[in-house]
Amino acid sequence: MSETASQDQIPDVLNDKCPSRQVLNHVTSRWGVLALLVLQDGTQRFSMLRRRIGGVSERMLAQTLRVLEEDGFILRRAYPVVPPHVEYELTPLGRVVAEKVHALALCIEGNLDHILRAQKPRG
Amino acid sequence: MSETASQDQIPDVLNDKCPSRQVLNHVTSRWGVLALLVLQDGTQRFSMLRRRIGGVSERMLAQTLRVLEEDGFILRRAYPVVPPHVEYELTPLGRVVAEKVHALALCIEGNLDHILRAQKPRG
DNA sequence: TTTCATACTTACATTTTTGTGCGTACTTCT
DNA sequence: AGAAGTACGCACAAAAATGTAAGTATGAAA
Repeated sequence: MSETASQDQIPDVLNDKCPSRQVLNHVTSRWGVLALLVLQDGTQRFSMLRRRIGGVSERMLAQTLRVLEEDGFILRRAYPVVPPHVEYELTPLGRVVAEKVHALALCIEGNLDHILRAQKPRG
Repeated sequence: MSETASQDQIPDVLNDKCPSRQVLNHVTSRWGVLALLVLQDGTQRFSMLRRRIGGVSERMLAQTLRVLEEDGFILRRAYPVVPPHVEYELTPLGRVVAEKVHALALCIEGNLDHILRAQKPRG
């Protein structure tokens, strides 16, 4: 039944064949991290997200939100009104990963001066 | 003394001018996350890291380790012996961020089947 | 009436990332 | 003797990420 099998039974991000690797890349992507962070403050519209995430382009934000939605971290609610109205919010699962990401961000922000002080010049 | 100042006093990853943003990108980079994870198991040599991180090229691993070292998360110890011998390990600060990254990875691995099951098809 | 805002998409251009070999200096394994 | 392992740096090329500008349908504000 399962000769030499059991390759992808236990998720392992270190294995580049494991799908968890891609999901990890999605949440740790340049804009993915930030999108999850701002969504912790609750439901928000596209333009609001864009304003709060310094430096994102519309294209990248849209794309990022889409993959995060496909992974089930974000819920997208579109109202069929004439000037578009779309709301984004975290799913329960999205909330737990957002918390982890948040912890990481806080950790870095909190140690920033320590990091900057210890930063080595060039190679 | 400090008229309209106070722009970069409080680290904020949402601000693309804030240096914390770059540091965050370093640790959440494609290979940075994984390097921190495997280094949690203790001091390791370059080739060992390469073997454990599925899919990294020598070039990328070297580059990743360098930036993480510059940020003060990794300590590099090179022995001037004839066949090169270099060891990498986490600094105290590196250990705390590695823990956060680890928590995130575990969270994703643990919910992987839930994620895969809920994944939306195409757009 | 001209402009702005909304939430994107698409085409095109540029930038960044990543990969692929090659070279090194010397030892050990075959 | 020839091959492999070590820890990379370097040059070149291909691939992926990201940015820019323009377009959409319509209501509201100037």
